[in-house]
Amino acid sequence: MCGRFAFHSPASLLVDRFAATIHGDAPAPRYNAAPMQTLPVVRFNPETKERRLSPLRWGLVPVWSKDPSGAAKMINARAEGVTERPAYRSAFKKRRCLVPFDAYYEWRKVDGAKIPHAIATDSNGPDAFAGLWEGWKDPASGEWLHTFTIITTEANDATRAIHDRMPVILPPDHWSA
DNA sequence: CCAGACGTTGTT
DNA sequence: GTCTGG
DNA sequence: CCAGACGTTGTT
DNA sequence: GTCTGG
Repeated sequence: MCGRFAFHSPASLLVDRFAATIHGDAPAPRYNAAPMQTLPVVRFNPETKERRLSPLRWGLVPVWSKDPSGAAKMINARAEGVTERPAYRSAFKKRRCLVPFDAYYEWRKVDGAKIPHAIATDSNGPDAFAGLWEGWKDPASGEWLHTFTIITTEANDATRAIHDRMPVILPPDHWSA
């Protein structure tokens, strides 16, 4: 799965590598990004053809939700069901995003103890998780809440020894899709 | 028809 | 909004 | 994912 | 032990 991660590359490197403009303040480095925190993601706006790095809250709230209380359960979306699940399928069609990271954490069980491991990118700079995003309008305030989730899949060779699930990592040639 | 869910992981 | 379970 | 709570009544 | 909040 993916419940914690880090990103600490300088903002200038994010801008170059993702060809994105920064919306709002430059993101601060994070070594322990956690669910329900507001974290930088890259989105493509088909109207303006612009790619932007914007702060969204981790934990997806579908637009039809009565309230945002289910967000913490929606931090990951299984790749196997992302086209079918009511909570994710419309975002999968129209609202994909990139979640920049430098490392992610998985916990390994050893005799009942949980040992955290960091799986880091190689030295080319930040990579990207495959994400989905949504907007939810608070009926009380009229404010829009923007949220995202990280897609997960079966672990690859680098991760399998630690854990059986991991975030989907998109290679750079998929960042424009 | 209406009411209620809509999610993932890990552990037994 | 849309599907599932009753 | 981890950390921390795990409760009710009445009043603003 | 299990749920909630971050």
